[in-house]
Amino acid sequence: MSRENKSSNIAFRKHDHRRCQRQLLSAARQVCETRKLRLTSRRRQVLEILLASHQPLGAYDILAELNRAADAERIAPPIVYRALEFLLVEGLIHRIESRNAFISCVHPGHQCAAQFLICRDCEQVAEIENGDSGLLAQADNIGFAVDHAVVEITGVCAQCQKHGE
Amino acid sequence: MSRENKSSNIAFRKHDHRRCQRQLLSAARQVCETRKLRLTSRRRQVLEILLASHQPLGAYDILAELNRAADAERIAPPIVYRALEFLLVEGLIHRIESRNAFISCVHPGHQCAAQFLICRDCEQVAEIENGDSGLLAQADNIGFAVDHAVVEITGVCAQCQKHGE
DNA sequence: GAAGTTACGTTATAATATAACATTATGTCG
DNA sequence: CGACATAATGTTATATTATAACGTAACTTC
Ligand SMILES: [Zn+2]
Ligand SMILES: [Zn+2]
Ligand SMILES: [Zn+2]
Ligand SMILES: [Zn+2]
Repeated sequence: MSRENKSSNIAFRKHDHRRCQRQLLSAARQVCETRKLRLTSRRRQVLEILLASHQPLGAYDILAELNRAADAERIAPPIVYRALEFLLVEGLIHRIESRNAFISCVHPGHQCAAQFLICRDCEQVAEIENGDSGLLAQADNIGFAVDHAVVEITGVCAQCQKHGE
Repeated sequence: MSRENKSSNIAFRKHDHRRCQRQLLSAARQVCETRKLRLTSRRRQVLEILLASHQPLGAYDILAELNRAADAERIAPPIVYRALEFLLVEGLIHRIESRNAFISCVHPGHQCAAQFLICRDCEQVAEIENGDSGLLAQADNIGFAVDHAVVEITGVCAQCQKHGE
């Protein structure tokens, strides 16, 4: 618990992202197959756009990306929002409430209570595995039945602190 | 820590809200006086609208309330957003990111790392005093300099669980 | 292959938020 | 006081984010 968590800060570490991408997409396929869900080409396309980086993207950024890819067609917002909704529900992506943005999950299928460290300098976002518990315990203590926890911590990552500012 | 916190769930408990309101407004005045800031009538007006309940309100709800109060004038969004900005910066209110809404702080001037329990049934929001620490400790552990923490837990409050559902 | 269901496409519009600039109020200092 | 600087408010227009409503296409099941 006090040791640095491997999966905790992938976005802040160098890694073979090409491989990372492939693995996450593959995991997503797996999840959908297991759950008898359709990872249609639109959904996959949106997921792939998010998988291209570990940074959060706004729905309209994704939309722009889709329209860049599409040749003539003019894709409209609902298409993006519907794909995002699907991916969210299945836990393949997360929504960053404090940014109105979406980011791919780094361990799809875990049904994780995701928590985020958001660097306001480099804009990178690290997804950390449910660390606390004291929090949910406290909710429980007053008889509150937890549904979903939004935990988003903004600040400056180690790297950006080094680079002056 | 395992005992129910008095200030933790004021929104979920019966209390003399008239008095609560007066006290919070008075505390806000105090804070502004101490900091040599102007709690102008617009700012006070917006704060009072939020103090009327312990529920979160959207900026446009507040705007509507202002326009209801105002007789002829047609108040526009920037006025509300500017007052909200002031109140946020001074910690007199909080923003609920997952709702795009604003709520009055129950202990103004504390510079608190507020955390919220949001009932999706009755829509009440309880502000709980910084309980965890494990969370921020974990951030610290990987050299992340925390600025601001958003913690919003959605679920069903004890009362709403009792009332069936 | 007809019927039911799920996903996609399209149009319009709702809801939330800010940019840019004009005006008014407040404070400061000679 | 009166000129200036500053802070707050007011105004107009527009940007950004998100959804409603309805039609079409694709897949599934029998
Ligand atoms: Zn990667
Ligand atoms: Zn950074
Ligand atoms: Zn009260
Ligand atoms: Zn409730």
